[in-house]
Amino acid sequence: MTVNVVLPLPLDQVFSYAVPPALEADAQPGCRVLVPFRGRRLTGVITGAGPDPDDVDFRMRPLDDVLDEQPTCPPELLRLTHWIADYYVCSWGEALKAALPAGFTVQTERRLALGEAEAAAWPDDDDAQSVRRDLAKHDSTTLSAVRKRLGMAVSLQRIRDWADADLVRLTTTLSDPNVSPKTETHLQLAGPFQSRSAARDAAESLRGDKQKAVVRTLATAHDQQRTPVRQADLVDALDAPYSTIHSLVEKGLVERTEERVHRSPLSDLPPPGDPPNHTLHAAQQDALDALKAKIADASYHTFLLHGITGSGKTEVYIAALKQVVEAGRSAIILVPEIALTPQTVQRFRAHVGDTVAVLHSQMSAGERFDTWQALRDGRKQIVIGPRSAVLAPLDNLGLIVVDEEHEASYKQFDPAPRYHARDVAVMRAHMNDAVCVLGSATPSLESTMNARRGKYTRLSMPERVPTTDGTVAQLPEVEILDLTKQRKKHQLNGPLSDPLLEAIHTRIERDEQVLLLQNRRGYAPVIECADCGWVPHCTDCSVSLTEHSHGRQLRCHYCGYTRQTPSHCPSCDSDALQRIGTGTQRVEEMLARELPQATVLRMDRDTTRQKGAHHALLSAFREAGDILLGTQMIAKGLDFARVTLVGVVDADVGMLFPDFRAEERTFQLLTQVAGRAGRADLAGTVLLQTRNPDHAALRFARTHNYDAFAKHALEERKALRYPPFGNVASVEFRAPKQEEAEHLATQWTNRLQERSDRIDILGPNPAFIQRVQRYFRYRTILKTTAGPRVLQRALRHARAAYGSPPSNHYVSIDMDALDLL
DNA sequence: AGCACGCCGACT
DNA sequence: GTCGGCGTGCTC
Repeated sequence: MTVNVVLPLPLDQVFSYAVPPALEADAQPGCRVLVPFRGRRLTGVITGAGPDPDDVDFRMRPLDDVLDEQPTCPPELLRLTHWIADYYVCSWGEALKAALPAGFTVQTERRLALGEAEAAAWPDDDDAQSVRRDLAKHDSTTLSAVRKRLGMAVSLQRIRDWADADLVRLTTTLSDPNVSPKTETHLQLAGPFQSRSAARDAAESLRGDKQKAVVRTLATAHDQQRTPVRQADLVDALDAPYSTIHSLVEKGLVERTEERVHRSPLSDLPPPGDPPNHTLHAAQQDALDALKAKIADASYHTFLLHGITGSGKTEVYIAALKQVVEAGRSAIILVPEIALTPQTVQRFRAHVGDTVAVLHSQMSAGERFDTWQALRDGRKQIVIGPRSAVLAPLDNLGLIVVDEEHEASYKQFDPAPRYHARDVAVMRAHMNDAVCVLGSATPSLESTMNARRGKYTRLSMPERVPTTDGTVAQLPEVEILDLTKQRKKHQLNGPLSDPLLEAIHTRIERDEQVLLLQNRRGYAPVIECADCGWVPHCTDCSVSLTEHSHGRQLRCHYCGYTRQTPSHCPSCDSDALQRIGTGTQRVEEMLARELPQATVLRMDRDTTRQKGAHHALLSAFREAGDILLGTQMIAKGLDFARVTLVGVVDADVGMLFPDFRAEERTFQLLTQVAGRAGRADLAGTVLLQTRNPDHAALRFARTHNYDAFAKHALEERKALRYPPFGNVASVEFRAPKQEEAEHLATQWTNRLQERSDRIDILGPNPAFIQRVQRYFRYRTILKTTAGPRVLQRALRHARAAYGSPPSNHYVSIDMDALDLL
């Protein structure tokens, strides 16, 4: 018997191994196996039966071990990841790695320690001496750790020689997975002592007070809950030393058991309250009926739920979810990373209870491991999470919801697979005869087009949910403030014009709240010497530095490099360093100056870095804030009844980016942020400051007219044959030297040309930002109207024909790239 | 990816 | 001459 095995390598193939007879019963598809692979051992996953050893022209080796009794990876995930590998042009191993939680791999690890020989026996070159000193400091370390600490490439060959001479000890071990099931010790009275009288007698017979107390506590617990008690809790409560418990166990009075605990971020949350009982309005009910019909059929269908901001899309998801759960099927709810708050989770839990699990990157490895297993074993049937949750191991899938489907965060960048979770969701629903719901107030042009072509069914909710007095909340008025005119009228002394300041002031006086969007963090994006034009640049990236903390710190937004803001120009010694442009901090400063009585909360990546900070800021705003100022993270999903004014400090940020999606993104951002105003009884207003009042994104956002915007934007896309009227892929080349990067890009692109039938190949060109973290970047763009297959074929050919690039040189393929910069 | 094998410069 | 650097190519 032989099996095919997929390995966690960037290789387009599976490897075949012979199964020793003793392991044949265990070697099922989906099981992890330990296999020999070119001098090391790797963990792979069995994908199926392998070829007859007589039919192949290589020597098949036997696998070492089967690591699971039950298959770790459900067969469905094998199929799904295979599709991902195929579509996004990555290896199956890479796709599978994205689907399995960390900690499922065992790998060989070389450990180094000083050998028996004396220090004097070492060669006296610098490298050898550095290694000797390092090993003296770190007993038993790994080769890669040594290399990292010393910042040099000690060759394995040299190490082997030293090992032969007893200078070092070199051992090869299997590294444990860094995550494993967690257990807790529980205590209960041993069987004969469980009756009340036996327990009392036992307690009397003991001499130690602590021992008596332990027995009494366990007896009470047994009487009341019939459950064991956590040892840690007991020790804590009675302040008893472990030795007390130990001696009771020795005497046979108390039994210890190890209980598996399932780590979950939800265990910190209070139990969800009762579900709010809302009746759906007509459009919601219509949408729900359409979903329910397909859910009842158990057949594949994708819906595009186009509901304006505040139209109550979440209630529709929840009602559909309930039906799926009642039918005994499972579901995935995808939300953009930023929207995954405890409130979101609680809202779902209130309706469907403890069947909900959460899976996201901020969870500890242990929590992810346990949650993953709970889902795979069917102990939870619903998962809420960002992008990666689309790969959750759920069986019998009935529904996948992709909320805010237009969000760019659904596309993974690094590392491979560079998949789009929305598109994977549609494919996965298809594979499972499930229903997929894509929801948004501003659908991506791709989804709108798919709806027009009949691939998806569009459901529309064009009105907001009724307010408390039963009237329908209106979308806010949007007013455009032309900054070029404001300047002429001398109404502009900083980032906020007089009319905007005044509007903010009025709202605060009425005890209403204000949202201010400035989609740029820091103080000023650029500083420049007024006398000689000097601009500070990052040492490792080809970008100018952004000033954070006015007068103190300059920071690179690409690599994190920081330095002090100089007080004088280092080039001409002038002290006239001027700040160009505006970040959130600068707006904050102006608000403090102009409206000192207002409580301003700033929310951007800098103030939300810490775990929980996001939530804390929003609570503070809800309780006692006047103004919430922030980057795009304040534009989405927030629902504050008292927000009656939304101000956009600079609507032009990002609008003029040389990218074909810039206009769509700007429209979406403006429409979304506008949707935060006037969501309840109080009417809302939006003020947009701009220097380009005629820009299409603004014109259509002003009237909340998605359909008109889509019509306009689709015409442009069609003319240029951009998605959704064609497919694009981008290939990025990176190398430490400019010439190397250019050479790599040229050679690789040449291979691409060999299969360029019906493909426009643009480039290679230097990337928009030519250097990032010391690497030079080049880029080639592929464009076609002949479908994705054509691009994939060309890319796969080029990769195979070029082979693996030299070390330190990288090629990354991005199928359906969102931006082509 | 990561490791082996194989081909060229600087030291005995 | 050899040691050890690094550049191709293969891994069931």
